[in-house]
Amino acid sequence: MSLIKIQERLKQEVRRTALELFGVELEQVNAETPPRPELGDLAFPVSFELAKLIKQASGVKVAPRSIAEQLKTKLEAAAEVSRVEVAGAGYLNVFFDRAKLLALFAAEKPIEPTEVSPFPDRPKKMVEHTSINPNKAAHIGHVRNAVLGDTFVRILQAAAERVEVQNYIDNTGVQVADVVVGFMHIEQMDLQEIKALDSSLPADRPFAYYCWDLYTKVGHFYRDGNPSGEPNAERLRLRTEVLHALEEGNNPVAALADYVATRNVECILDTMERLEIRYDLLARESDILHLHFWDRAFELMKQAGVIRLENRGKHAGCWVMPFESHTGTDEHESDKIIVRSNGTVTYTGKDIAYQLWKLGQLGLDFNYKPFRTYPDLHVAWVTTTEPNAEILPEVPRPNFGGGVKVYNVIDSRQSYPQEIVARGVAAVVPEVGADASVHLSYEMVALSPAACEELGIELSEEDRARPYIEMSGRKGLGVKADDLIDRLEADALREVASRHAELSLEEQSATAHEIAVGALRYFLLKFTRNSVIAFDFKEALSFEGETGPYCQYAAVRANSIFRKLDNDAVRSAEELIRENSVAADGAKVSEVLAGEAGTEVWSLVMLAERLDEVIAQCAASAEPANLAKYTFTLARAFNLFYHRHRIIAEEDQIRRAVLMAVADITRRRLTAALATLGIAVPERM
RNA sequence: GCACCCGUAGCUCAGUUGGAUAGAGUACCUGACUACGAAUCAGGGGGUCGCAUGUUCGAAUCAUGCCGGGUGCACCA
Repeated sequence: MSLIKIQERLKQEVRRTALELFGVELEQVNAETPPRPELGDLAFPVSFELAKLIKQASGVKVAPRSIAEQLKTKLEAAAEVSRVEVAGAGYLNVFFDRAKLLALFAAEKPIEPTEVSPFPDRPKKMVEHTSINPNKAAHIGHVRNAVLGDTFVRILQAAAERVEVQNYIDNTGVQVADVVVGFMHIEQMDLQEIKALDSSLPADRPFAYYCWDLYTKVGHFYRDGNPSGEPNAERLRLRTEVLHALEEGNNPVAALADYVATRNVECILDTMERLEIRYDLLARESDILHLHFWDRAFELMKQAGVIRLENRGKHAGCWVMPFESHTGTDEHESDKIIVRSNGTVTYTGKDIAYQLWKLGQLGLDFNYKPFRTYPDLHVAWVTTTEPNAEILPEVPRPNFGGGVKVYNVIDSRQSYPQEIVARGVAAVVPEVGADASVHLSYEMVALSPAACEELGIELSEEDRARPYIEMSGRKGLGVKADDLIDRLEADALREVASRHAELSLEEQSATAHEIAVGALRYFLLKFTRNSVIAFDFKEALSFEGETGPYCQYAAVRANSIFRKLDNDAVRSAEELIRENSVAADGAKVSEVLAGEAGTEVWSLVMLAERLDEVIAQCAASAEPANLAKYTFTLARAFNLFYHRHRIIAEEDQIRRAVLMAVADITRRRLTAALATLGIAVPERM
């Protein structure tokens, strides 16, 4: 029996009683945690609402307090409740039977996560994240996207949902084309030479780093070396030529681009693997193109009357999607162009086709082949045009696509095109609707002026006065993910080495890695999605205060208590708690948990047991920051508990057993919360 | 011009969807290690929740209007 179930039962009891005593049907009953633990374990502010509803129904004015008094006796009858108090203007404060619940919670063992499709019968939710243009290394802004997406996936899984993780690979777009222009026309390299260069690069300066620098050179190349100058039309035409070659496929330029894009994808996946971020499917834009997904979507949209061909005005010859809610002005049209007058499709059009496929509404499918096998044998697949590719490997292939709900992790600047995609899909298949497409939007990661200075970037007077400076892949302005992880690992290693000289370098490095991941993931998750992160090295590299390592440290401390206790002591303490909950002398446990000191201990149990509720809320609101904040609060509460109570040295057997049960419940919940954030608990730190 | 987001302690941010005395981290000051590991803990100062009006038992939270900042509104992706 979990806390969430007990709450649910009490809510039902309140509803039933309200109907029985006052003839009022409550739609939902809110339960909240009282501001201070002395006020109880659970509070219902329901009497205020009832007073209002009774007055509306019968015209009779009833004081909230008297309503609360009547509900009180009913709630007190519940087995888990020891007493109920009416407080303030009419709050119902519930106090649980602590000894009974402690035994209940202590007996709950964590569910082992299963690797293969944990919930095969559930409708599938799709999460697309990362989706970095495969023309350069990942920077910290890309990592925010990936960490948010990955953590949301973990939250859905923790909430017993079935999830498919996709990473969209835009291998035929402008950004890839630009790097191809760089290789062909600046470096004057052919495919063989690029391959030779690639294999000659050192591990700490991989191919994606080379492309990062080359990409910025291309920007200068287009403007003849003058960043503020006019673009050179002739050189821009090189980009257009490459783009056309990519769209057609089956030519040397496309082969070169495919190599460049694929190698960048590999580098990006290597980076993400460092942060425990993995994928089920890499969906490539070239395959959407060559398997004619768009042609089918175009037909569907025409049939549904979603788009129309303009024959006059400045959009003559274009297929557009009307957008009534936006009124047009001279500069800004109200209609969104889906097919250009030259017959090519815009990004939004392609995205609608892809979205329809994700929801199983396109009637076409990709072909697939394995791309990468992770150490745990999980396989990331990639789409392909080759029809027989999927029968080649012996690995059983999952069925991709066909989700009931699609979450797209994309930054907030794209909320307008995302809205169009959702509406387009809803117009083609009204029974699916716009609610099936969720734009999981988040604000960008920018650089603090101090961070720019540290990177050696010159700032204008104007920029220096701004709170933050936007990163730009085009200008090469940003913090590369691998560089930051390297620094975090180096810092952590120094600390670990000074604390645990007895460990081998291998063990020290492994621990430092887990700490680095904890620091970075927590740093990116502690901000809510719609808050801009002004990246600051000092903050990001900190291991103290509200950080991942702080949370990890609390769990490590908890584990170290149990490492020092022998198994028999643990087992007999568990026995003691269990027996006390049923035997008449359960009073002893209650005694330990009573009074001011007992309430302080008990409040930690209540906080730990709220994890399920927090996970459910995060899944519903798609806001991982809530879980991060909760995890920190739990770690902080445990550190306080740890400081105040000496468990091993405790001489009173009952008291010791209670403290052990509380510590055990907390460490299990804390470990589970951290795992859901993608943060491991090191052996020592 | 239109749409969306933001404004809370010196700084960086939370605030359980309208609930009880608005909270953390950081910075600053002071104290606690012969240790279940101090990457920790305790105490202190620090607030007109941008401004105004309204809605009601009750507003940082909802509505309207201002002020200030950001983003988007391409035959780019």
